[in-house]
Amino acid sequence: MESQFEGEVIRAGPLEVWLNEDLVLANGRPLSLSVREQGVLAALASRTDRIVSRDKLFELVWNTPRSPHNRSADVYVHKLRGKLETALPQWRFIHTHVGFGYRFSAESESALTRV
Amino acid sequence: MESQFEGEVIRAGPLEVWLNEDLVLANGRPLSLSVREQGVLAALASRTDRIVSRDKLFELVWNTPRSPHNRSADVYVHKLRGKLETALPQWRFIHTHVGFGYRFSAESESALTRV
DNA sequence: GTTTCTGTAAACGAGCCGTAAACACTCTGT
DNA sequence: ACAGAGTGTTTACGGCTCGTTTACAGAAAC
Repeated sequence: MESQFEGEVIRAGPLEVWLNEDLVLANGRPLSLSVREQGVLAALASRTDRIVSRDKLFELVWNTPRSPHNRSADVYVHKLRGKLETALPQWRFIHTHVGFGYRFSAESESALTRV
Repeated sequence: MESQFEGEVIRAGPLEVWLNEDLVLANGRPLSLSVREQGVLAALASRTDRIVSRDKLFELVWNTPRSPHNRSADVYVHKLRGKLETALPQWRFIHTHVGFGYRFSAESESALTRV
């Protein structure tokens, strides 16, 4: 099953998410993501700057309602953060909104923007 | 201006894949590939930097749908890797994306480009 | 403080993938 | 025809990755 949006690419700083190629590039280099990692990243990135609840995120990736105490999405957010941190140490992409969910936004952490 | 089909040559590092000549050159020297090996390499190389699923790869080379547990494409990827490794030890061309398929990209393995 | 939420690590199966090997088939040369 | 080499295909085994669940500690909310 293919996306209806052929060739759609989400660019966020040095990150490119190719939605229908199952490919993610960091500074032009492909990231090695698993199926689930790719799914979670695509779900969040395709809703850039919006808060996605756990329930919504789970439905988008697993295509089934999230059961009450399922933490799988959190686990994959954690795995993704690790790989993105390794590839792009000066950037943060997945932000937590306590009580609400996660938000995808590319934010750099250069010394110039530090307090 | 290059045609998309006739006489197309794909260059990837020190490798040249002549799509309609059934010829592959490594540092200018011809590689000795079988018909199937050539087919798999051409299918992957003509989609450089994109992930090709097993199903798609099989259809491109065998011109018939892949049956559920057919691993032939994997076997030829393995054979190709062997010959490419012998000819160009410092390069990697065929990359595995677990759960997705294979991707053709020339990547050198010098100490300077280590991840 | 207490309670709820989130980060993180670990463990367990299940399934994927690399690899070798066996087998049949087609050539080629003798 | 025969033997041998090269090729295409299938299959099996084992290692390793991945998906999922669970537990616990730390952080945040109240």
